[in-house]
Amino acid sequence: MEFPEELVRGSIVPIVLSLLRERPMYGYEIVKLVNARSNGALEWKEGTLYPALHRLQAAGKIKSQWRDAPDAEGGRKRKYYTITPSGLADLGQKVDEWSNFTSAVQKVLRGA
Amino acid sequence: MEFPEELVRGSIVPIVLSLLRERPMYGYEIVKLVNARSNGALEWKEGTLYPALHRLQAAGKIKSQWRDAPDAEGGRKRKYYTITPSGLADLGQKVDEWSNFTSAVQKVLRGA
DNA sequence: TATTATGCCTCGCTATACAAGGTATCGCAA
DNA sequence: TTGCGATACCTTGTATAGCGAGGCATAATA
Repeated sequence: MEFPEELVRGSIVPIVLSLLRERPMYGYEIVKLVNARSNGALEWKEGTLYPALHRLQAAGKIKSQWRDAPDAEGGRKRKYYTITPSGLADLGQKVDEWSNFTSAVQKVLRGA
Repeated sequence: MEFPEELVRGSIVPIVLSLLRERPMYGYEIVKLVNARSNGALEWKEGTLYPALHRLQAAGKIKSQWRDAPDAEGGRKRKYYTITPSGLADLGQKVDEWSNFTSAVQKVLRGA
């Protein structure tokens, strides 16, 4: 589907925080999961996600921990991210913001 | 309401094209109209809109024409913009894109 | 005459998506 | 054991665009 960068911008942070609310995840997993859940509509790139994770961590919204992959899966060490209380608060705010924003745009687009 | 810049990004062009489909408008009018129609939720700035109009014109999506303000209103000359056929085609595509995008984001946010 | 609103514009700062490139580890097949 | 693909992480450079801040001109109004 390949959406233009201007659209993608605002969605990265809310989506990451929302996923991490479900359970801890590592970067590579997030990329694959987003692509899967959107049925390929959102094609996230590693070069986008990794810096975003670092920014969120620097801002105290998430924290990380290196862990081995479970024996059943194998593979190299993974950096698991979990959401912090501050990140949770942010998530709520950003989801509201997202819905307020899209509805404001709809209003103008529909000529209300 | 003051939405963050990352959210605003993707919405400028679709909104401008959509408004110009209704009728020709000038920049200052568009700023005020967007603010009004969104009930102040979208607070567009001139420093955002004017360059965007110039980019759209350079891309052939809109064209401009200087006209006097009608006697009833007064004021200085205005630069009216009208949408071109290419801009109309773009508009349709971008509105679809917008709705596809927001629905894809919703899917991930809701954990579908 | 001074102020306010209208109406246009540009410069500089900043943030960030993404392409491109790199490193390391593991499982598996030739 | 060597090679390869998948997994998993990272950084650098480029391009773009919102917006604060400033500026200019014109018209109505106080």
